[in-house]
Amino acid sequence: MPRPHQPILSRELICRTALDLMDRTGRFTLPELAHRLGVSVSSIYHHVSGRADIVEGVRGLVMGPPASVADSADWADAVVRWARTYRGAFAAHPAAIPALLKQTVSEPAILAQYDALAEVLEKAGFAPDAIVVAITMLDNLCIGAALDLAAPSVVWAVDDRDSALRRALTQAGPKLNRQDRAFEDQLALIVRGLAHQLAEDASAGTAGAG
Amino acid sequence: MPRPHQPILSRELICRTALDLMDRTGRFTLPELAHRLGVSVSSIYHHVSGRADIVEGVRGLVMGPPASVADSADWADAVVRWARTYRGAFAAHPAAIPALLKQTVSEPAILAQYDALAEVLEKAGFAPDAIVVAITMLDNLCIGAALDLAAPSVVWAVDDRDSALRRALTQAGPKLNRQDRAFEDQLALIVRGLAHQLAEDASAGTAGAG
DNA sequence: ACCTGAACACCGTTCAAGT
DNA sequence: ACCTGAACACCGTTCAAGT
Repeated sequence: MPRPHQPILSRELICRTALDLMDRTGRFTLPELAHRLGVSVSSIYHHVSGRADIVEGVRGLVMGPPASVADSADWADAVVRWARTYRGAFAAHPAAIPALLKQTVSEPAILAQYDALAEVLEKAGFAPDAIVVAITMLDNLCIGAALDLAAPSVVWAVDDRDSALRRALTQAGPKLNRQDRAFEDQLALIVRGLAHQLAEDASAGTAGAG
Repeated sequence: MPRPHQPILSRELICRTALDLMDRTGRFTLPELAHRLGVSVSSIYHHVSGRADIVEGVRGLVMGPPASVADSADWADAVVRWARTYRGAFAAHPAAIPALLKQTVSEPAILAQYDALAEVLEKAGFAPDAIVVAITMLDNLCIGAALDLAAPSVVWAVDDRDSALRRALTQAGPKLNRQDRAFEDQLALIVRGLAHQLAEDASAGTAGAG
């Protein structure tokens, strides 16, 4: 049995393996992780402060490099790109979503993404209230859509009883991608609503100032 | 030590106590639950098939009596009431949300609520595709908003670094209820979008038929 | 029928011991 | 510095035993 002078483990390797495990099996435990790494469970604790720390590392891998939202042509484009990137990151690893959602974010890179979006909206002329509400809406949208990808509501599992929902499902176009369409439609509605509000605020601001 | 001939436990009592435990402490384990009921852990298994079954019972308590959506004046009213009821049920027990979300729904009463909504939309003249997408959007909205209530994104915890997000938060009106506003605004956008689509489908249908 | 204690197979974390 | 085995305090579930 070789005793390497080079360390076998690293935070990077541990988190990558954990993500891989979740992608394959939908879950991960430290014993499984250790087994997969060919190492004892306690070894892991030399590179990582515990399970929560691994999940945080996985979040960094999943959310990946920040969306470059600042260089968008206009704010609407930035909003759409931000939301698609956010949801797309989750969509690539649906099995990891539950673990990520039940734990508080501490990744600075991700907070920075929210900041970048806020900055775009600020520059576009949105009022502070509108910015806060808009980002909440977009956040909710992406998380709701991500959860739908992770574990679609049973409602969508067609069963045998007759019902309006079943009728709608069976009669829906065969090419309807329910999850993508709901996400894109809702995103479009939000953008339209924001544009409307911006125009309204601008005219109200002009009226108040003039 | 009295040995009652009347059973001490019941599924009802177990689930109620579990919900109460979650409301107070944010979690529940079988040992805690047994302790709170003044009973041994194994006793619980005489009334309930396991932990998942308890969570399902809690879901029934949280979602409570179905929203009477069928007797609404119009479809828009029904949609708004459905969504508010759904989110309101979660909002009353935010600590229970994580447990409910990570487990598949098997409560027939809740599936019936989705059905009722589908029926309202069907009668209003929405196409099957539109119904499926609309219910997905509303489901995502309520779950996203519920998660926001359960564990607001850290983004909203104002920290000390300067950022556009922090500026928006500190400059936002003091009476802004971020979570309620985002939910209501988004709901209004969805209803408006649906109304728009209904009008569009109707005119297209007329044109095609005539 | 209902409650119990003991046992089982897990889990995350710690820590003294090895090299 | 890094890896290990053993121990700890938990968890959900089962089951033979009591009344």
